[in-house]
Amino acid sequence: MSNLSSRIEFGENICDVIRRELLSGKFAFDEPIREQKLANRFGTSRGPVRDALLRLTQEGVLVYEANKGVRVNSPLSDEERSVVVEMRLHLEKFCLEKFLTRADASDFDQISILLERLSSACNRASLPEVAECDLALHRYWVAQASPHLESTWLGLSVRMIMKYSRLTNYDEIEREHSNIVQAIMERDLKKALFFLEANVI
Amino acid sequence: MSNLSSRIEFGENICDVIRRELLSGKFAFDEPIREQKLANRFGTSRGPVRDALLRLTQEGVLVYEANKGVRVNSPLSDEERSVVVEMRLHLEKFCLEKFLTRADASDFDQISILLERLSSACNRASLPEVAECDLALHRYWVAQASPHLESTWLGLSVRMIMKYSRLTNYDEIEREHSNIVQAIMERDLKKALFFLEANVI
DNA sequence: GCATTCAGGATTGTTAACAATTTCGTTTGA
DNA sequence: TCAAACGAAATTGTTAACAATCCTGAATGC
Repeated sequence: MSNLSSRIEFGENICDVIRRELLSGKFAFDEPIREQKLANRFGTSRGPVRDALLRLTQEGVLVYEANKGVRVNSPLSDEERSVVVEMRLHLEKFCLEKFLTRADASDFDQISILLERLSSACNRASLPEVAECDLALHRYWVAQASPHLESTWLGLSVRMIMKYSRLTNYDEIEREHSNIVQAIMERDLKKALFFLEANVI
Repeated sequence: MSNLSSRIEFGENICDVIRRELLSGKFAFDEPIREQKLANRFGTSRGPVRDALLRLTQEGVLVYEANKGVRVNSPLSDEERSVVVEMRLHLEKFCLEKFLTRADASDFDQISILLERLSSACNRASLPEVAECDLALHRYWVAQASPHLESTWLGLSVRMIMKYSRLTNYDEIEREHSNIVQAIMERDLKKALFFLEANVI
């Protein structure tokens, strides 16, 4: 129970890089995103870039308009965001419960590594890295528990973070995740769900 | 408040055709899907077909493996499906409420047309058409209430239907949707949500 | 007989060129 | 002065060719 595909899938690495930059607020809302520019930057042709942009469009980060390309999507309304938060929580609680019953030693190792990476990013106070490590940690138990629902979860989470990133108090983020991971290690479901609920807001 | 983009977006029409066939069970689980074959069929090159396949991969209908292309995804487990159902319900109830307060006469016209189309498909007892019209009707109020969340909703709904389509008792389907639409026309939120909940299972 | 190796054909991945469309500044006309 | 028409530049959409990878089945060695 442990695989982290490092393969390139339909331009996924390009996709991850762009997503990270979007989450860290590198592009303004409504700012158009040019295929050729990105292709030059990544040293590829426009094909793989288009794949990545299409992925992000499906995730809801970008929005597409025929013959005009993609631009950064407008943020969710408060109402929409709260719906998304509840959906994500429902899904992630299911995954966390499943994960807790199945996780083995190597999973604990992986989680420890991911938590360590998050702490490190918090210490460096680097917003884009914190956002990425935060997602990567949660993503681990989701992917392990239900690969089927991983992309659904990712879409919800990314859209959630985009609205307004609560990612400013780095100490708090570090503590929250430390609590979740500790509860997982103790296989204490109730505690884990409690801390998860406190974190996913 | 009424727009139905008929534009081709990243090969969306190809995408819709393939999705319909997948939902109607034309392809077996795990069956590989060949780009060139589809390109020949649609009279295009492989580019637009790849776009469509990537979309469906993001939706969760297809699953992708590097250098091997896509194949029909395996069905959700019962547990996963019930999580998806609850997420979809949560989202769609939010949209239905919003739609009910904002819908105008032209929206009612559109809904009537879509309901009529569904009834017609039920009478012809054509499974692929029933599935498509069913989705199209629900999709209308979701898209009107929250364009942001339309693709999220679509992914959940498609994945839900794939598991096992309850779409066998055509009379019941027709009645259920007639009830929902009637409640909408009367702007009776409680009744509309009640019938929706009975339908989305 | 059985596993291994090695073509070749089939399929996906990438690229560059071309077609279609949009964008934007300039000209034109009233 | 302003708005419409025009055209060049920029951008997206599509295509066919090529590269890289995977699959299949026959040949090979044990």
